[in-house]
Amino acid sequence: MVVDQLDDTGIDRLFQALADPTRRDIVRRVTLGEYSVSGLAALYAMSFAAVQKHVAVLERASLVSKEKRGREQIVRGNHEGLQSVRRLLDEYEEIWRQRAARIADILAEEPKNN
Amino acid sequence: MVVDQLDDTGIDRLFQALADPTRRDIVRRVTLGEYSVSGLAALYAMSFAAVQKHVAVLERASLVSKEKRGREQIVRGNHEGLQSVRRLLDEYEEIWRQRAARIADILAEEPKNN
DNA sequence: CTGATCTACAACCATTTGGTTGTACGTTAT
DNA sequence: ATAACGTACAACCAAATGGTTGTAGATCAG
Repeated sequence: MVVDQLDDTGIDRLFQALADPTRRDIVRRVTLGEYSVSGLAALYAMSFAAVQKHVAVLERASLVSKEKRGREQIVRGNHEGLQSVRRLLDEYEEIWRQRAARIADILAEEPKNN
Repeated sequence: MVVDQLDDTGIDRLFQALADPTRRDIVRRVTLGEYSVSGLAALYAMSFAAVQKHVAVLERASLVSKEKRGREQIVRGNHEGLQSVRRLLDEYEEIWRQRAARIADILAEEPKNN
């Protein structure tokens, strides 16, 4: 997924990926340390396959990346993905800023007919 | 929903709510101007009920609020909700910062036995 | 009063999601 | 070589999601 110039589908995937507590926890973990998929699976009360699916969702969303090492698959955090989400949120904050500015303009407007 | 002190369910709702392009568009619109539910519904190629559901999802996530005015229900953006998401993202960025600091520490560590 | 408008909500449907178990295959260790 | 480990993937299931239509209650306009 291209993380700059995000299309709707990419944005959907990013937010969707973060809308699950297990996946958010995985993101935290793999940001601070290295984990294999089975290393991650050991942390949660669910099957290996379930964790594997969560990692796949995060990977499609560009929030983590996998790298094969021997028979293991090492999962690492992908900072670009997170930055994309952050930039998106910044855009929404910017819209609020515009709104505040617009309201200020209206209040500062020269009263003409009253 | 309490927007400070967010529990997992609240966070889930926030990200889930933002994981749909129609809902993201609604958030933008109602931030800049006032819209009734049917006013919003007129903007999209889907039924009134569908838009009503989208607004309900955003409301549960604390991203918008409704206010009854006559027979209309006015939808407005709720800045607190957005700020919650932003704070969450900031936490993840902070984790990355910690990671970077930790790596820097390791590199700066006094070599003792080589 | 009557009709049009706005909203709410239930019932239904197809698809997606988050989980399971089972099977197969490459890699490591004994 | 064989067993154990790590992964991938298919098939299945229940619940949630995103949409529909239909019905009903308020409110506003003529």
